[in-house]
Amino acid sequence: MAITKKKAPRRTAKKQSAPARKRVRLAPTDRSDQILKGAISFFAKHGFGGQTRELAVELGISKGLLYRYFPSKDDLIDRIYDEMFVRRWKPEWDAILVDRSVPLLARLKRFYLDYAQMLHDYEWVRIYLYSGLDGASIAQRFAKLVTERIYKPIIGELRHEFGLPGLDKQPMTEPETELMWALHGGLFYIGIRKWVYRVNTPRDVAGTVTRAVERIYADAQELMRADQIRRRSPSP
Amino acid sequence: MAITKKKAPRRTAKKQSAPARKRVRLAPTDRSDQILKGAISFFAKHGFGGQTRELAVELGISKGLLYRYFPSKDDLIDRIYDEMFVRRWKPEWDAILVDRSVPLLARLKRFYLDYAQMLHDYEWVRIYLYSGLDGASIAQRFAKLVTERIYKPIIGELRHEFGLPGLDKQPMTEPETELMWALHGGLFYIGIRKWVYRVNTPRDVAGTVTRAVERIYADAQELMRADQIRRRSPSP
DNA sequence: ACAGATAATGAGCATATGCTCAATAAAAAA
DNA sequence: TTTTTTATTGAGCATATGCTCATTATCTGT
Repeated sequence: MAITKKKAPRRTAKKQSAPARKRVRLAPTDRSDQILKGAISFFAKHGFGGQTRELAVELGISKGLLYRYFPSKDDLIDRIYDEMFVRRWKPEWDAILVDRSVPLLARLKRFYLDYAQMLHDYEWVRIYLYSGLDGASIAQRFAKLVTERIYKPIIGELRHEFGLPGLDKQPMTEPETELMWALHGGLFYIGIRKWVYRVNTPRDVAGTVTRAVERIYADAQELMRADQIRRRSPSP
Repeated sequence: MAITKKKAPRRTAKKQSAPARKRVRLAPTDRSDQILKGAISFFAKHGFGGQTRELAVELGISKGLLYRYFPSKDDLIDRIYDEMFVRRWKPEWDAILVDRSVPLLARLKRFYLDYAQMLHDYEWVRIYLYSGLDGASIAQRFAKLVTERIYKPIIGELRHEFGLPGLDKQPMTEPETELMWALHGGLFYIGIRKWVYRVNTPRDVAGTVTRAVERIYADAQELMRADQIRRRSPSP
């Protein structure tokens, strides 16, 4: 929040440098990785308004070194986005969801139990929120990615399960989309409770996720049954 | 994010003051209200890291005037919290939920259709998030308030509806609490989609809210039926 | 051991930012 | 109209903050 804190007057000293910490030399790749990890943890806590000076202190390095590996704060932040939203997407997810050798409900549980791991991740939850609030385009893109790569296949599979025409015949309806968003919102909120508002979260997260998935499965069934009936008897 | 922007060099001019805007004198109450409202809108957009200078410009007043009514930025922010989280709680909500002259499902719909109005409020959604991320204690208190004043009465009424012992006999169970959180999370996520990630939101919010309420009503029924059966046949 | 290459440091620059206060002008009182 | 009161202004202060660069120290190859 950058509130001015009344502090000791500006140091008028000449050159009373600190006890000169021992230098540690790392390979550029290692140092770069270390900075990136530290930055993720730091900005997750303080938001992107956190100061690079403090970050350097936390990392135990000089501010100059920070700028050797990341030309600017914005560059560093972009790398963080990439790390959080692009690299953390597991390619196998796409396959799990449409693997019809496994019953759909089991697939959904398997997928969401894995996907929901992100909710336990302080950094992921908070950075996702901060980036969205900052209007970072990548956060919006991630939200859209979820629609394309998760909602769409799942609704497709649910329709197949419950005997409705595929998405190629009939685009996703609003109630279908909203069913998925409600699930994701309910799940993401677990992370928000845990890492933002710090109110009590379920002891049994896996159970909660499982129940949530079972609910939308049942809700989808009901939604689609109704749709199936409507489809059989053309409207007046 | 306070990134350094390369700008024109520091003005070395003497006193080339601007065209001297016409002064408008307001009653202290009016001015204070005006500043508060403007600040809410401003900080909702930029986060609490936004500068008071810019806020003053947006309000069309001098920065000095800001500090006449709010001694510090932190004071201003505290007033915003009060305005958003304390004053916006409608006392009638408590009554609606337990008014047994109305069928429970109808009560729930009525309440949530009103409560969910906050989701359409750019300021409320974003400030609630920013304050939580900042670790403001009031945000945590609000989350707890929701548990006490919404979840508890609703679970109490649902138990009554489905023939289970009241909360005085048996505290809220985790699945019950989670059911409520899932509902609120799902609803709040509508606001997050709209005001944070800017992805498409339902055309028919009222319908979405109604459906979400119907779902938890049905889910609660199922949850509590199962509980009722377990209760009748004591465990081994 | 020595030299060359380069990772690391931190004083310092330029601007950003919360906040103060003496001066000013609009309204109210006389 | 004149005087008094007080809402309003904006230059300016002190510190905060992103970033640079000359200097220094560590590692590697010979």
